[in-house]
Amino acid sequence: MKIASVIVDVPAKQTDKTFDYLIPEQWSDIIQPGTRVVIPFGPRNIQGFVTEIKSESDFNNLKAIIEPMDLEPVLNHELLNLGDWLTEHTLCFKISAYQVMLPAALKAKYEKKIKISSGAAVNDLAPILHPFFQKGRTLSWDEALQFGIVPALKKETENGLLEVHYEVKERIKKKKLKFVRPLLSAAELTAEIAKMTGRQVKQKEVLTYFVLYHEPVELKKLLSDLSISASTVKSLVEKKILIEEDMEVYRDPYLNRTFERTKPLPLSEAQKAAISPILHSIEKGEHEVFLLYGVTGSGKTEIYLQSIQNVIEKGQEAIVLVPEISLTPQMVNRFKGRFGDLVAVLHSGLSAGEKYDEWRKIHRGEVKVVVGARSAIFAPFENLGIIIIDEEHETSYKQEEMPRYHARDVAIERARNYNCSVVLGSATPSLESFARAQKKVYHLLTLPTRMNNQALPSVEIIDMREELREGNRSMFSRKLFEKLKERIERQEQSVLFLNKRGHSSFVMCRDCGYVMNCPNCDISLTYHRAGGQMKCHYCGYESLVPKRCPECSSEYIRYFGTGTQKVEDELGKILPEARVIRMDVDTTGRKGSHERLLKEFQEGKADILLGTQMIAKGLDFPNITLVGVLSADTMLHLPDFRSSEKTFQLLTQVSGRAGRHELPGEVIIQTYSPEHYSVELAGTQDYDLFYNREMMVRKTHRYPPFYYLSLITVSHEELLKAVKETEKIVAFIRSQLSNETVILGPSASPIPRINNRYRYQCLIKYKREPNLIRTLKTILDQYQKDTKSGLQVSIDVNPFILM
DNA sequence: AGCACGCCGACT
DNA sequence: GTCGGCGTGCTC
Repeated sequence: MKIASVIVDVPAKQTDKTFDYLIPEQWSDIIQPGTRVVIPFGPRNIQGFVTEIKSESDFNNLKAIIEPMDLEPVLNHELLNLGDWLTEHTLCFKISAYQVMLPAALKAKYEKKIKISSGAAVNDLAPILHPFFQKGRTLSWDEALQFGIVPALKKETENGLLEVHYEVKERIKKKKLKFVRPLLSAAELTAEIAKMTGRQVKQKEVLTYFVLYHEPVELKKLLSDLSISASTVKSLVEKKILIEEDMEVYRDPYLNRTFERTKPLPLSEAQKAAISPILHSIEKGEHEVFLLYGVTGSGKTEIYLQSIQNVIEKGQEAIVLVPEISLTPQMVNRFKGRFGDLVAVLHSGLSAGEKYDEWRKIHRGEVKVVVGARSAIFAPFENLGIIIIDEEHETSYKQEEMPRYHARDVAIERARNYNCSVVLGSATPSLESFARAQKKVYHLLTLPTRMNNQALPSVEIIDMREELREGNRSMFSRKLFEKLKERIERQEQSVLFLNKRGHSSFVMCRDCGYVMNCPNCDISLTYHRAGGQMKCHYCGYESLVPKRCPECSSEYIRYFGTGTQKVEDELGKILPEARVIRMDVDTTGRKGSHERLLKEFQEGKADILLGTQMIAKGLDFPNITLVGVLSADTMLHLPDFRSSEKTFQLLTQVSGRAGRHELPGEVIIQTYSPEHYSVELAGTQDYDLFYNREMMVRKTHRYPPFYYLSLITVSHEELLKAVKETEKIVAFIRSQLSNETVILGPSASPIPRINNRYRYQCLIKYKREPNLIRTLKTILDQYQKDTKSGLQVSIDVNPFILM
């Protein structure tokens, strides 16, 4: 009998290896590497992934696989190997690596149930258990706990009257619809019609229908189209003329939408020059990484589309990654418009079932292109021809939970496996990518000008300290106010952008400035409008907003939204005639409201669009001629070495929203630190200069791209333990790594306490450290093995945020 | 992660 | 003497 190596669904150090199982003869054709299986593991049944089929095992008494969960493997050979790569590079468990590659719907659900043994009767049981097992009922373990009857159950289990069953269930069912199709040929149907009596009018009608359309039809549709009842169909089914069948259908989120088909647009000279090396590498089937550096509005998307066109014509597939927030209908339209049904879309707005169905389209090879957010990088294609990452610099490509992967790294790894190219596109490339392009590791392609040579908007930086000195205490500079007024008179549109740290709101006392903090974590609570509650994002603590400030008893305690509410109020005072649409977490909470608000703005139902980060992306409306950034520097002073880079990218991004069409655009940036180079250079839209300046800073402070980083976070309930243990780790790492490597710590984490656990960290900066992964693994092994110390150690290789 | 096995304190 | 606390170690 064949043997399968299985990775079991238990994310723990001790089980992070394969377990061997016998493959029952009846499943031997189906069970292959990549198939999910149900296996007995200890006393229970759980899910596992087959990684290998072999004929021998080092173990003697192998158990057998209970059953496969798939008819086709869900992971192909390449993805199984990619799992190994992920495990190695992010130091995660194998099972976590496989799970992250699949839609959540494929994660198993476990149920523990108590059933009466065959041959035993309800009356044999202890009397208190009688009500729970009447009429063959089963009892779930949760219910057993609730009713406090576990000891009684245990006793009867030992007596052999009850049995414990461990069930592994699918999370989502495939959606099925009833279809009807003819069993006979058209000619035979005609003969049947002739045989029928005059009374069988409806049946004749149905058969006539099938003579004309000899195809399966959804039962519901047939009934309503011919306005007949189910009994008519039923009698034809009984006569074996028709047959009813269940057919799998997809939950298609874009089902009732039509996409205007587009044709490839003629390319500008610059675009031609940029696309030609990409097409060349597609043709040759070479692995290369391109950095497509093109200012906003320079036509990057058309380059993506035409590259993909070539890939499809070659019979290959394409993955396009887009940041979640810019995965707007506008973006989807462009791809669906060009490639129609060959496109699958994966983003967080879809339900688990919809995501699963989109995934299945890819898995079955029914689509050739997937457009999606970060996790779409794992799309189960078998013949990838290109991977495109738009807005390559976006931080959302880094996953902040285990496995902490960066989609860019995964993309390059997958592309290497398929010998295909990666295109990284950005108007403000990450320093890492641009540095690699400079070093010729990546192939740099530039689109220096906007389409049709549209001028970049003129940007003016306003020093808000100056405004204050001259007596203007409002949040609008006089200049911005003037310009806004002007736009309203000219019936043009403006976008106001509030650059707030974080996307959330907090609760603050307006008298003493006291901010409501989580009692368990050193972080402010987030205000949720629903129920007027404050919640902690890290530990889940909840409480109502107090009526009075706990510090000074003032009643002026109120929530500070993203600040947009306040801006809207003030706008109402100074420009009462302006129609404003506000977009923030509060107004876009519900599904689809994001889209709706943008549509209203596009239709000219408002003069001003006011919002946070989320409006910085993808907005491309012809009538926007003014962009105002209310506070450019709120992000600048965060304790993060990337804060300058982020500020520059964001300001440049927002500025690009203005004047993308015929009307020229203007940008006003208000700031308290106009002399800071990231603000100043965003003003002149000078990426190259910014790059040089920032590279010098990174070099002196030994940050990426000059050094790689790894971050170890240690947490414990006692502050002292956390510090001490971090100290130990620091010492150990020092002893293992080279002298050129910088090891910082122990230092308190930027969030020093989460869920009553103190957090200390150690930051490693290194250039070349072949021993690093091994050293980090040793540390993890140590702490994952012993769970009693109460210490938790987590490691982020190449962290994005140092938290 | 679960779960069983096992070795010590407070109860019928 | 037994029930049950959770410490320890295993799951092919």
